[in-house]
Amino acid sequence: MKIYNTLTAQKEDFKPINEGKVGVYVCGPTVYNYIHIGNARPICVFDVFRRYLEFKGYETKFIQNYTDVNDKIIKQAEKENSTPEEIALKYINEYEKDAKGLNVRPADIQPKVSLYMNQIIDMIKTLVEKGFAYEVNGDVYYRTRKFEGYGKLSKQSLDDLISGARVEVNSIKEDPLDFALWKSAGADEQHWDSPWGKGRPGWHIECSAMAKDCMGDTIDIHCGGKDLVFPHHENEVAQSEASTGKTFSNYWMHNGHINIDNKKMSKSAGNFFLTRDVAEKYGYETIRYLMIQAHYRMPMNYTAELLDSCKTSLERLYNCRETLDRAISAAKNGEITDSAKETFEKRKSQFIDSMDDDLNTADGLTAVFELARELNTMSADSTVSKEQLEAGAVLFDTLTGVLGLLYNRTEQDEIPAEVKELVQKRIDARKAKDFALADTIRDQIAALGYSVKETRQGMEITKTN
RNA sequence: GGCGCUAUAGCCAAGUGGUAAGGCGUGGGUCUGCAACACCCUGAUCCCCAGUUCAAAUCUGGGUGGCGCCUCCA
Repeated sequence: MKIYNTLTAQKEDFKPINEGKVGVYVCGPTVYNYIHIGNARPICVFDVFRRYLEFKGYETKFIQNYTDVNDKIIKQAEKENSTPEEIALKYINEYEKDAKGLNVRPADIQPKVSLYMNQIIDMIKTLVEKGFAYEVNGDVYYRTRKFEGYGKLSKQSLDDLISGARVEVNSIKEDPLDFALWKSAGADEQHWDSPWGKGRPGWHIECSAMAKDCMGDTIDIHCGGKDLVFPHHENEVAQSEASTGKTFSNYWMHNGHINIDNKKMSKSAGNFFLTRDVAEKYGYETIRYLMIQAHYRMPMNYTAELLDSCKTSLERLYNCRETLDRAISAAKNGEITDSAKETFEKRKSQFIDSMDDDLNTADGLTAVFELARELNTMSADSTVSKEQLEAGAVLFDTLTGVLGLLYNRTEQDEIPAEVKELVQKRIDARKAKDFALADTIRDQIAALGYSVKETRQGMEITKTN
């Protein structure tokens, strides 16, 4: 599999540290608010990545942290008249609801900054001892000039960074580019004890400390949004590599942004849509589909029209799968034709080729849609055997499963008895050619939140969102 | 100013030098009591200009437009 590595700025063959195993660290949310759909992108995309790695036979270890100690959380606590701890808990909880709605599997380990203070402090101590950090008035700063590779991830030299930097006000730092590892805090604020007095960890050290604790000195792949490349990930590299003397992460994957009116969506800019609000209108799965229909590194402009088309596309896949189920129950036993075997094999390898190419989900979907068309044709052909349809269904489920789609199929036993009765009445009415009554019943069913379609194999009932 | 990304049909979006996948939408048809689903047909001189090549959406150079990072941010 090829992965575009931000560090080398090219696609590279992926080689894990340990044969057959992959460790991935994804920067998780700072929990001070509900997530917006820009936040949802990496969550969905890297979940697909995880599923695909497992499909390829890798044993995966996924780490996604919660940043539950942060100035924004403290601010939000004031706003909600609460405590930072309660705010963090609340939004972790809300995050998990959204993630579940998006069919994102929880990471294997979800470390919280608040529980990693010892490791954070230890790493800062190491950096101070090695001369990569210094203390000033209870703050500790990282000495960027001391770390030779500084800028290697974001491809910027220190001097370039300085020329673009904003003017520093009352700097107590040795260099404008030095960044905080520890910041002193008053006794009345949220704080932890440290060798440098009461305070809180800086913005970047937490990920270095948690990644090391969960994964060891070197991790296979580190993921996150493009905007984290600088300074967050650059600083993580500096901290981790200076303290351990080893490569921090072999591969770096960064997803592109979601724009509104071609401008980056962000909480601070205020031009964002909350995931749950979009989900209420289009369904969570449509959001997941949205993330998959483009390559993860490309920027994406969010529009209502786009969401509409995603929802319709997704329905096409659902229709295919449901038609297939009915065809299977109506089909006779028999052989799988050679041409069908070939078709399935072709679509499978087409899918794999796409996904192997830096997780090209947009191209991977092509294989799924072409398979869908072929399966639709098979479903409509009464000479096609049950075995063949079942083989097609297995493949279809495998591919859509890797993408994490079609997780909301209507189970027949979920359908209320009331609806089932109405459906039977409609069937009777149609038999009696009482179409006016049949249509009335269809409206009644719709009012209950279900839709019925006549098909070759019988009546199909689905839940409307 | 520095670093980087990007430009493909009405919209979304792949594309590894050999004359443009897929989805949505549009229009037409088949099926159907109607509708829906499905199936078939329907659409692109690939931002511009040069160059390399037998051959360029794809490589090179130069433009133009859009975006991001350089400050917390997925």
